[in-house]
Amino acid sequence: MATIKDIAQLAGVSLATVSRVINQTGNVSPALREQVLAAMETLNYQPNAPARSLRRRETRLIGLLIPQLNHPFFGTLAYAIERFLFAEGFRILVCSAEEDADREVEYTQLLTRQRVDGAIVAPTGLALDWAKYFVHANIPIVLIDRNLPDIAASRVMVDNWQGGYQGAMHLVELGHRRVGLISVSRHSQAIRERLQGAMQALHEHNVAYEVYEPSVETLQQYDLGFQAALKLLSQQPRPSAIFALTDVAAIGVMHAAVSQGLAVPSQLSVIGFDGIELGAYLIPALTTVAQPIEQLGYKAAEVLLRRVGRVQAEHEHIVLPTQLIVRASTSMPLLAE
Amino acid sequence: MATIKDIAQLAGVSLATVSRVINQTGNVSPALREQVLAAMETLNYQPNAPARSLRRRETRLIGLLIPQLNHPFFGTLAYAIERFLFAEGFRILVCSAEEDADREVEYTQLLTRQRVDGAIVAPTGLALDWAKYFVHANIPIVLIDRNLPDIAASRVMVDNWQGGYQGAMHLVELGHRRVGLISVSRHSQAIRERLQGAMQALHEHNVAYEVYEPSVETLQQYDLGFQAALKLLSQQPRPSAIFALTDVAAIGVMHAAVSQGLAVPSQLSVIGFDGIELGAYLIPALTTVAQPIEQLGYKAAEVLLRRVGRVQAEHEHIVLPTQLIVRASTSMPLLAE
DNA sequence: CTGTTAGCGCTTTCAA
DNA sequence: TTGAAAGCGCTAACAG
Repeated sequence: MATIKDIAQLAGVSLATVSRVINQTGNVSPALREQVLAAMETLNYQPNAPARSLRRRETRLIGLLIPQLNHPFFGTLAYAIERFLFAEGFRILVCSAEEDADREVEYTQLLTRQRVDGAIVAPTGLALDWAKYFVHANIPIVLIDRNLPDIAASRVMVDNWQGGYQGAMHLVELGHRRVGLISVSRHSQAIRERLQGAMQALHEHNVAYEVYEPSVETLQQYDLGFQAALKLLSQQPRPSAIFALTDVAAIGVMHAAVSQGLAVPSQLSVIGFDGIELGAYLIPALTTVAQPIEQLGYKAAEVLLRRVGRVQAEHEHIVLPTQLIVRASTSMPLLAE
Repeated sequence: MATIKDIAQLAGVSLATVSRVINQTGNVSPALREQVLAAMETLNYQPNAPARSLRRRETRLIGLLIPQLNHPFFGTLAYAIERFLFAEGFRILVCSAEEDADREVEYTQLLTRQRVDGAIVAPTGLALDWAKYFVHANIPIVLIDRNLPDIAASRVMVDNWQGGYQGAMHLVELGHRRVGLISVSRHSQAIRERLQGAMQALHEHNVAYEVYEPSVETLQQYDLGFQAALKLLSQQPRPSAIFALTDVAAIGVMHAAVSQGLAVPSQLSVIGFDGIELGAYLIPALTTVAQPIEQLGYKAAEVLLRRVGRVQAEHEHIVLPTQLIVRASTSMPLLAE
């Protein structure tokens, strides 16, 4: 591939001049500029990014560390972040850590070696080993969807407690008196807050509830929702509504209901959390407490860029509201007690 | 951040020696090796990837150019590719070109500037402008899910014609005599082949069919499926089954059926194509012609790596079979004609 | 306005 | 087995 040197030779100018026209820095006479541009054209020149990064001490690369690219929530998030950053001239390096602490560390090292200008991270929340690498490399990070108080970083998240409260209140207002709650993780701070909010709402209105919590952590939220629902529905009397703390788990619940011959929503109301696109596609469409996923992504990217290159900007802590989206999977309970 | 020079100083050796222990190349006496390792430890050393790339003329970065990260098919594909390449010591740079030819070109330039060692590309199929950048930069590419005969590259794809045939045969065997076919693109080679295969099967068995093709290209396959189904269902006599050439479009069809008061599958059978995870989550679960998405990803990554670094290896052309997955959305037609 | 030059951090001959 | 030194492609002083 052609280098700046080839261009200089062909255009009959110095390296510096070529560099100036490429970067539009300094003044170059129109005549020389034209020559250089022409040379670049004929040689099909593309600047060498690694060389530039080495010299400028910036890569215009941003790391994105998430559990899985595959997941509807994180996929949408990644897409939003990528679009925003691309427009700003940054590229993203995607890392799916699969909630595995070892992979998190490996990926973090990778990103620091790559000298990314910043990183957006949605970590497991368990081990915090990875964080020190970023700190040591002085790479700014923003945490998304996770609140880890021990880490000095900007944060962008949703008001999970409020969302939990909101979702539960929807069921209360519909008249449900017996509700099942499905947590998907004991470790996730976000999930715990949702659960707290939901329990608070139910408690305030004297609604009976049962909580299902997984004994081991898993990425298989669908299966988890399915199993949890089976368990909750075997109780006597059985709940007339189930609030699953992620949409994917809620979908598992709906299938469990079908497998038990229960119609949704007439015999069992189901509500989820996240607002993934897929929820709207279900039949019946899923009622959910929606996170503004794209906005989370944009905000995170925006907040991060504000810190990139700055010596020591303030950490920002942004909390976005959730929104209750009532669709077809919830209704009044069949029988009033 | 610490550099190799700092390590050398602290360990009291030369730069070359440090480099040798980092890369495990050449022989270093155990004593010195220990000193170096210790120095690296205390300084928290992480090699500078851009510098290394500059020198070695390889980046261990692979570009992935897809329509959208968000889409269930491409998200799963990207995830599979990322996992495979990570294990092989490569990182991926994700680019969602949104089926926009200009963005494809922009992203391609970006990837060549980044000096990626290779790229996996699922292009729109319309404009081929982007390809020349890779060619000129001598960057090996593998085309996934698209067969562009004009481009010299390896290819990994599914037998789309066969898949179309297979899906249509399923409907034929169930006894349907009047079928709607929904294409989602006039330009995509893959979609056209599916359509041909399906038409062939129906033709061979004297089944009447009507084809819906979009007048303009769109990414909104759900909406497209919905509208197309409305159109097809307004015919007299109406089809007893609809074969949508992507799963997302098929989901739109199911919703259209519901909106018309038609039960799936008793009054309308619906079959899709792709085998996205979400199809299994629907109620009723979607019958589909599944692509082995993860395998496509692994194969593509594998084929690409086989070409990375090689001067002029053969282009490979891999075709994987589709698999009919019969679920709940198809059944025999209600009334025999 | 233009050119010369010194590195950025690393790998890799080539000598010792 | 070890070290000195050149150079990957580019940018940014510094001179002129």
